[in-house]
Amino acid sequence: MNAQETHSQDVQTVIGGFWKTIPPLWHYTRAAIHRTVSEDFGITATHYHVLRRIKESGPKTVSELSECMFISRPGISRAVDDLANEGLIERERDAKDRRVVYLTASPAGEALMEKIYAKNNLFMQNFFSSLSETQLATVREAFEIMQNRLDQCSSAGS
Amino acid sequence: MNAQETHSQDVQTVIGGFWKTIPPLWHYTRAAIHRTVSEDFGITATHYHVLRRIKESGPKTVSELSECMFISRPGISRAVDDLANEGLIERERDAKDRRVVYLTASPAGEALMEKIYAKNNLFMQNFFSSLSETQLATVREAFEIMQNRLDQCSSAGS
DNA sequence: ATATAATAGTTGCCTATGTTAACTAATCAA
DNA sequence: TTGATTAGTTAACATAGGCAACTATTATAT
Repeated sequence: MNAQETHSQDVQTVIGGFWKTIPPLWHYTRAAIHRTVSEDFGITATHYHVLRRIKESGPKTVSELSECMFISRPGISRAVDDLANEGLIERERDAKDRRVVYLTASPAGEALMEKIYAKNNLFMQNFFSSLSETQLATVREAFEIMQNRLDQCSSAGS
Repeated sequence: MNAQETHSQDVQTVIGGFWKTIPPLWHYTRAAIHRTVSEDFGITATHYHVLRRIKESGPKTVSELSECMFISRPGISRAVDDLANEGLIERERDAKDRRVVYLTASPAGEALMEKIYAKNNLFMQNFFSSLSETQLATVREAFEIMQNRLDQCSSAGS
């Protein structure tokens, strides 16, 4: 088997692993967030994601969020609207390009995130903390690799 | 910093990576399946997942699927019912425990999966094939680690 | 300069997806 | 035999998220 065949073989293996891992992992964690976040804080999992993004990477627009989260603009727009109505984020129009609206977490939003962190991290910690140092390193690297690949996809629009 | 602190630090890093990677990755790939599968083959992404599981790991029950996919039994039950109505899977009652129903892919289901593979793999290949051998190995290992962790979760019922 | 196209965001409408609670049927345990 | 469990289904409901169509603003082309 030459190098190219090996590579293509490995790609197939990874794809198989993807299907067995990612969807269940997603459903598993999503259900957990839903319980934690929805019951105790009255916002949905999507709201949580959006708020998290905004809090972590500073002022964002609906379009930017849509791109990096791979959720349609209307989907983000709605979530953002709800969050703004709850007073968890603030909107501010760009002075130069008045189509653009920048989103930042309000003090209330920041505070809420802290509280959710505290609760939700327990669950995530429970999942990851049984892994060894080596395993954690592998997982962390894999996340970085896939993140970079995703960034390419969103910037390429494909 | 002692070993325990390091470990707990690394867990936090991985959790951060998780949020930045998994939800977008999920939405990205899910949208792609949805386009591919729904448009051309008339089944939904959930149907595809269920059918895929059944085809890959042999006869399954609704409960088993529910456990390993982390989707509620009613959710699976519906998808299974649709697939059976489409003639894509076959149901067979256990002779000894007549509550249990085993699910297998029908010839039509197998054939459909082959077709979907061919189309959908193009998309997944496009995503993963730009990675180097080393990166693929890392991702594959990470998938295995998380899969094992998930298996513990489903068997523990937590 | 003005008509046309593109972009940011929003809204209406629709389907997919999944959840909990309540139910049937079969089996197990006391 | 009676009560508790388990497999699967059904019903009712929530909501997430997509596409298409709209407004407002900016960019481009003629």
